[in-house]
Amino acid sequence: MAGRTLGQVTEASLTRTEQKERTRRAILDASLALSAESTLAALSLRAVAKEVGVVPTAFYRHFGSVDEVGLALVDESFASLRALLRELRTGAPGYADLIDSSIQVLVEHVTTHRELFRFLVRERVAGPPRVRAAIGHEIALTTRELATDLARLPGTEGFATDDLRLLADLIVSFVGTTAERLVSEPEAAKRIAAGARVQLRMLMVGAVNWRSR
Amino acid sequence: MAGRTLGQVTEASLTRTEQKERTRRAILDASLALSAESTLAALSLRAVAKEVGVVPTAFYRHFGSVDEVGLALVDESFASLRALLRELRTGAPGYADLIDSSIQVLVEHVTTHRELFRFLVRERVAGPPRVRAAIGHEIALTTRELATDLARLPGTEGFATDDLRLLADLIVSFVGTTAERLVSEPEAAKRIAAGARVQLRMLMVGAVNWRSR
DNA sequence: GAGTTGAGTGCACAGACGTTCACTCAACTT
DNA sequence: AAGTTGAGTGAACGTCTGTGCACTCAACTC
Repeated sequence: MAGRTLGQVTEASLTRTEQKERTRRAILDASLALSAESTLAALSLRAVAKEVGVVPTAFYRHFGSVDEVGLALVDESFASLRALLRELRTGAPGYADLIDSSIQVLVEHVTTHRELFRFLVRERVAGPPRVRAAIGHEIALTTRELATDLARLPGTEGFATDDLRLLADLIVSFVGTTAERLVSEPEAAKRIAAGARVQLRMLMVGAVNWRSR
Repeated sequence: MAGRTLGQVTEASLTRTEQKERTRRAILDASLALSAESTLAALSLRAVAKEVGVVPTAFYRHFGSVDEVGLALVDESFASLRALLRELRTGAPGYADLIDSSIQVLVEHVTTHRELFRFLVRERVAGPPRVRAAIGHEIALTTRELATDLARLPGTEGFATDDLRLLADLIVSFVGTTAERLVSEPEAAKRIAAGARVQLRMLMVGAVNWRSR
């Protein structure tokens, strides 16, 4: 009630933790947006602060360095990615159109979280060591999960566990490449999706004919 | 003959153009080495100059900006890559062990040009726009070349040109992913190569069974 | 041998950078 | 009502950045 002095620029009279969380979010969003101009490594703390509308030193109340912002963004990205996988797993295990629906879900997710995916694709290979490691670790986990999923699918009976891991790895890599493409030319999403459907089919044909040749 | 005063630090009495080329090389090498610490975008002209052992302004005698160094490095990288492809094409077109020899040639090239490949892998997604575009263009060219190569291979008779392009694309992506891995953990080259051989085989099994299903 | 050229120098600049520190003052606790 | 807490402030620091400009002096041309 004593509020309304608009001492803080963002709205009036918020609880302390609400306001803190709001600034934290603003830092994450600003970092995501600004790093798209080049790289997280080339992103300056001061530029983030300016974008957020806060003095540079205020940054330290939320993160110890730009790298830490990167790690937080990785967590957010993979929360979104796990949601994608859950959606795919629970989605009706229809016959062969699992491929089509998988690609469709992928396209949708990349489209709605374009900035996060762009961030992941970029920082996976170009990020600061800790960020790179975090992304690599999450991808490794996802690959393992996919391998156990694949084991439950018909057509993989004759697979040794090693080969199952390699197949999962191949699929994850392919999905990564496709996401990469969707991110870099969003206007071509239709064409990319069409190509990806064919390619994933080629790949799966190889998989089911693998042990049986 | 009037030389030997060692006016320039690097050796004595070189022709003007020799000396210039030598400095240019040093700039390229230093940029490649230093950019590995993070990114080309985060590389400073002054750091390069210091590494080369030259005053910052001397840089401008050779390149207009760090981006231009990047473009020159892209040219060099793809010169090396085309050499790889030529080696593969002329290499005895043995039956199925074309896969094994391809992977072997890939491993060798990535190993001997690790820094260049690391640069390509990184800047392809994280580089300055012009550098990214240059790399993307070269990869597109390579994919087209591979598609025409594939057309000459037995087993691709029933392929529509579209599908041939998609297959080539799939293979190029796979090779890229493999190169990426070789670059990031060189000590695991043996394991990576073994996995890649199996994966490429899976992929090709899918290809030959593609139209015939 | 005299004159031109151009790679590399050295200084100077204005601006951006990360980090420090003592501070304010509104939201909280008691 | 009085006291504590902590997100955000603002000035200051030393260092690094890209770039401009006038320069040297060895390799070149004629």
